[in-house]
Amino acid sequence: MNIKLEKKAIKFCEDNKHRLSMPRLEVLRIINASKKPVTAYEVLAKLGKKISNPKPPTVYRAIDFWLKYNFIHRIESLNAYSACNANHLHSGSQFMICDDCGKVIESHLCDLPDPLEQTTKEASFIPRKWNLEINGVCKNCN
Amino acid sequence: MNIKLEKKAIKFCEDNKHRLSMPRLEVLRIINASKKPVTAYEVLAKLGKKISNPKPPTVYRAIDFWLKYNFIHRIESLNAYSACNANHLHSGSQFMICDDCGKVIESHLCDLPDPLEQTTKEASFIPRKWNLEINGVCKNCN
DNA sequence: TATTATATGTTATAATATAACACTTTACTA
DNA sequence: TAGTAAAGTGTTATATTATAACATATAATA
Repeated sequence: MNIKLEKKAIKFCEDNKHRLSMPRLEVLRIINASKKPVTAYEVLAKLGKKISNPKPPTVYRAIDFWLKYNFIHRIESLNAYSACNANHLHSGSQFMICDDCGKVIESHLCDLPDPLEQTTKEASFIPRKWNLEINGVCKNCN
Repeated sequence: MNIKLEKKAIKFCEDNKHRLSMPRLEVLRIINASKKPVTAYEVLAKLGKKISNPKPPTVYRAIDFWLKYNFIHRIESLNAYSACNANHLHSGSQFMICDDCGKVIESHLCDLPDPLEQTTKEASFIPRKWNLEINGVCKNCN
């Protein structure tokens, strides 16, 4: 899935002088390779096949790194992570989560839709980022 | 905060033949009394002042009960719970979370805003419920 | 090459949540 | 109204998710 993400990551690290260490690279690969969001401990288990006896902090550090730079997203309601397939940075995410098969489809709006924007304005609230998780049933499952 | 919620809860339990037990009542009171979302273990600590030596399952059961019937909501990104101040049942929630002071403002749309509705249609995804969490800075903090 | 910043390895533990089973209370019914 | 089923609680133990703290390693740069 999305082989380009790794190239993008390599370039990103070079350009920004971040180190593309083994844990970082392998964690990104694992998340990117999964069709469904994966939990940190699932990543840990898979990482164990690539590097020797990794510990939770190793995984969480790599996850935090990729989260920070928007290469992956966290699905809050699942405590799980999935690769971002957008080509642009976005401060908001939306996920459609199938309650049947567990598949998660990401879509991206660049801005908060108007009725929501409106709500924040009424409350004088300044949005920085947002996350929308929609549960339901996907195409294949209904 | 919102003293009516307890009355509503009493009526709801009577009408639907659910038992309004001590743990349930006190847990709802604790969450309802808090200005900010509270974690399960914060509820547990407070519950300890009302009933003798409660354990996590006691709290989680009560929380699950009120969640199920929409008396409270879970703020996913905080692992915390807050009372619902809507007068109607709603399948979608929105929260504005102040990163400065931690305050959470709930608003409610009854329907998914159009651009989002559109997205689900394109994916042939049937939404059942949704949760939007917006991080930013509130009125008092900016 | 010495220094600094960035990142990792490792141990331990914190924070969040649930499984399992015995017991109690309430509601229903025969 | 006793018997039974359903709903709910008490308790112990443990699973799952996440981070603190500190020593060590690596890379960049002065």
